[in-house]
Amino acid sequence: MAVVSEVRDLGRHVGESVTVRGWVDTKRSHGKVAFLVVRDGTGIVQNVLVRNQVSAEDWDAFESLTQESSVRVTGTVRAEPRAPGGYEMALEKLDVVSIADEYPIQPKEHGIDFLLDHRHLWLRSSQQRAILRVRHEIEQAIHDFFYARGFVRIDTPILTGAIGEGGAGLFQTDYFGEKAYLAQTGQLYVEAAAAAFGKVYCFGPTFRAEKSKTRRHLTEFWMVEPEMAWYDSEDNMRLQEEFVSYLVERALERCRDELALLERDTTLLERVTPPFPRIDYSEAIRLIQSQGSETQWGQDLGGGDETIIANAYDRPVFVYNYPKAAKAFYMKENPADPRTVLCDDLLAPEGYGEIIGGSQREDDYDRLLARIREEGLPEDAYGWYLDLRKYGTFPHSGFGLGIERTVAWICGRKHIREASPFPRLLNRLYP
RNA sequence: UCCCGCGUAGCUCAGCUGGUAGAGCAGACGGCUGUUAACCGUCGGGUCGCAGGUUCGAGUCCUGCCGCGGGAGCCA
Repeated sequence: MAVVSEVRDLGRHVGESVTVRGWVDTKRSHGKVAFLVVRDGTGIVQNVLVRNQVSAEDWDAFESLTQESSVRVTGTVRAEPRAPGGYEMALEKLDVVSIADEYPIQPKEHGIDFLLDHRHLWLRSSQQRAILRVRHEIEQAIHDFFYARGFVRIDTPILTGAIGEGGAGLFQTDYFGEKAYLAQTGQLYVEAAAAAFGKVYCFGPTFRAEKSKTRRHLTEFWMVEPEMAWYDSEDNMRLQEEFVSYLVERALERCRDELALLERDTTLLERVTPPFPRIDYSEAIRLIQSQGSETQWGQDLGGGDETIIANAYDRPVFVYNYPKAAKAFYMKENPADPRTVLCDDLLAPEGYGEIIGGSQREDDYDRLLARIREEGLPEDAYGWYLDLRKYGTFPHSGFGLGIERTVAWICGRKHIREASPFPRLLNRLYP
């Protein structure tokens, strides 16, 4: 009885007869010799069938195979430089588990609409697998980073009341007759938890009901949001640059093959080391205006503005201390310039835009209440959040990093939809 | 929501100033002993997104609608 092996371990079985289970990637026949390439999720392996060396049943079974049919193949492993991966199997037994219907995705170019309609099958393609493996590695790296620094992970609610970053963009649902909303952020909850544990983070899906149609937006995306007691805005930015550098380093170390398959220029990623350049908002305005931007002091930066700034540097760049009016209500007023708040956006290179938004939080009860009223937010819903400023208020800061934007940047993909296994886009809820 | 572009075979596309539908891939069949998205030959495959209009005649021109893509706004 042949030993069962995964494709990635075949090098340890040279000379042995092994069984691999997987799906038909491609097949090629030459009359008396044929090649069957099987994919098992850990790699692909070429099986060689020579007509007068396999049974008639196995030869017929080979001929019946279609792309993506599921099979068990048994054969002797040998080193073969002509084979993908360096090893191939001399087929001894072909066990067909299921013949696949005509497979819609071919090894050729397809349109994005077609591919997204077939996302459940598109996941099997090599580039899509590479992107999702990078995502997996980055998610693991996030947990490792915070675990090593003593952060406690706090799982924040997805069903919430009328509370979030600000008025618009909430998905509404029914909660036993009461209006409920899908969470836009876990931040307000991790602020509460920071007073319990000091350093905490949440990691999970967030929802924005904005009808955005750009390469940087999804209606459902994942975010990691650390929150640190006693950190000021400076401490916050230092943590962010260490964090992002660590994520990039992990991808470079452990996803070499995936980044190569995606043809990512990794020299651009190797430069991502601390410290990151920092410019304050007013400098940023001067920079973009000198490059022809129409944006005036007081307005938030547009996508084109962000690209101008990012292109001026060879690694991610912080833009800090934006005008109050352009930012969320919970950000702390800058004592040195009350027109602005203590916050930062981290812009990724190569036009990938904002991957982090962070700030020191307003810890003064009266100023926070005034800001909630100015924004016209439902005061009742924020009662518990205001409580945090009544019972031992404390300086604290935090940030949110978008997973899909980060993965798209590290993988060098133009659109973030490929960084999500099943992306939720405007008008696209299936599959 | 606004601006721009696209919609032709299962897929990717071509189709000129309007004249009656094409290719490659995929599929079926046949050939081939080392392929790498193999190759060669044969065959089947169409409500040209939908509705209306102009015209002797519309895939082609016009209007509306639907779908998709790119961008803006908003943000991560």
